[in-house]
Amino acid sequence: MSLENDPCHNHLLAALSEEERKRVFPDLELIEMPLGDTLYSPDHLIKHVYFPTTAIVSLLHVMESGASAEIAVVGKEGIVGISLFMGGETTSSWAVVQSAGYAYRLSGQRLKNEFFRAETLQRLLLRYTQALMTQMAQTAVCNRHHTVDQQLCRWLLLSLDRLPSNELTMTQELIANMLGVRREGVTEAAGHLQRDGLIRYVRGKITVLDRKGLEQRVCECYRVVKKETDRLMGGHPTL
Amino acid sequence: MSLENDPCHNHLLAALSEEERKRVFPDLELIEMPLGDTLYSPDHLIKHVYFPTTAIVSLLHVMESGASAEIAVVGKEGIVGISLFMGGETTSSWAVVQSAGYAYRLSGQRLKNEFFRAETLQRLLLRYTQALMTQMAQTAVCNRHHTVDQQLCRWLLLSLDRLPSNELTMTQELIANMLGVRREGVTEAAGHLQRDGLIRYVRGKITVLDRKGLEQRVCECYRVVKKETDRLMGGHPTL
DNA sequence: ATCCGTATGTACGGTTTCGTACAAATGATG
DNA sequence: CATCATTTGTACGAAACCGTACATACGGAT
Repeated sequence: MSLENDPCHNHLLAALSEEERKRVFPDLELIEMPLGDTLYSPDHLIKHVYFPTTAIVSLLHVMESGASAEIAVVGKEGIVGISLFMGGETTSSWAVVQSAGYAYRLSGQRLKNEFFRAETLQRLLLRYTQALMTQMAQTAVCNRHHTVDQQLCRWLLLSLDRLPSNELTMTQELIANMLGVRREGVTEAAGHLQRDGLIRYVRGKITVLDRKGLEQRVCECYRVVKKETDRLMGGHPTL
Repeated sequence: MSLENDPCHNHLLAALSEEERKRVFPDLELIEMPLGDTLYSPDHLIKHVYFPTTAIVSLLHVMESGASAEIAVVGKEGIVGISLFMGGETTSSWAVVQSAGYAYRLSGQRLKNEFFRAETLQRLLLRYTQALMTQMAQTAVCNRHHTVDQQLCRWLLLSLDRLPSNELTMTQELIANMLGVRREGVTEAAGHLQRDGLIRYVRGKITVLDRKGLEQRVCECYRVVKKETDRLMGGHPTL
């Protein structure tokens, strides 16, 4: 995976025009992203944006009590650091590497220069931002109305869509932090999925055995986000 | 209120440059917005954007089951229909008038033309969009971690910030739809607030008696959104 | 092979919210 | 004033989730 790295493994970079690639690609830096790395945190000025290829990044909010909740997830279909071109420069959320891997990094200034040329990149980034908003909105709805079992299915599928294999390195404790529930709640939900043969997990490794089964059990939230993302991000399959 | 209407009652319109106003204001239409009016719904092409002055609009998601949840609220500080300039043209949410009033309407094409001139309006709209994302993210977190009591406080304050008076026309049933909880849950929570002298309500009219009291009881979510909105929308107080 | 830190499993009472049912109060209408 | 639809109040068991405590299981290190 790390052997054959190519900016085009990120779907946004892959969709740029020839001229934009000529301008942008030379300035991209390949960055290794270890699990748990913090790309940015509230009130910290963002200096770079990240285009993940194999890594997955969680955007999460942490409350005064220490409780947390994931509000969106970004993988090879997206970009981390949208507040740079949106104009805020910082956000009230954290960006944390949820699954180790690689990303291409670009300086914030370079990105802004490209963005305000108003060519393909701008159109892509704005549409991607709308897709991200759909994900956040659906997360809010899911938090309100669905069970931990359903949310775990959703979370697994969202991760799976951004990974090359059907195996993810993730403890139940970490999943609990993402979903904003107790670790025991995840143990129980995961137990149900394992009992029914949909997944298998051993000490921080989860293997998805029956993706179709997960899709049957997941709440509508997953489908809504996927459908809208596909629509917004155009003909090319985004995930 | 309807006697002295002026586009500048909307904060985004008020913040435009002199030249932009000259171009845009002649094309604004003052629109009366009755309670419950639907401005757009999923998969319906959006033809106009709305700049509320006295009206308040809820962005809400409705699930297959019919259950709903508000994901953000837009008043005189914002604009309804951002998917127009974001590029999606439609959204997966509804925009419903939560509090009757007025808004200025602009054709989608006119807005897009202005947006892509990349002047003040673009900067404003992008930053506003980021503020909206903060609101959505915080709604997700609040749905996960806070009680109905706290969420009702948040909702009341968000509404209050967008209204001219301390009285809102709203049944508990409708609030329940917004918060995505049972009507009885709102009855109970509102009962607590009334018992403690923070509000008074009679059949669809809620009067806020003690705003400070609400602010003391509300969860951090309200403050986070307000602070971030103020930061993003610049020196001028946005609410 | 044993030890030890980490990860997962299980259990129990408490709280919040849900679903449902029905009663009471309000305000508009005739 | 009487009627009626709407809004609000109350009650009760069920379900989901929480907080806590503790047991078990795995896997790397000595």
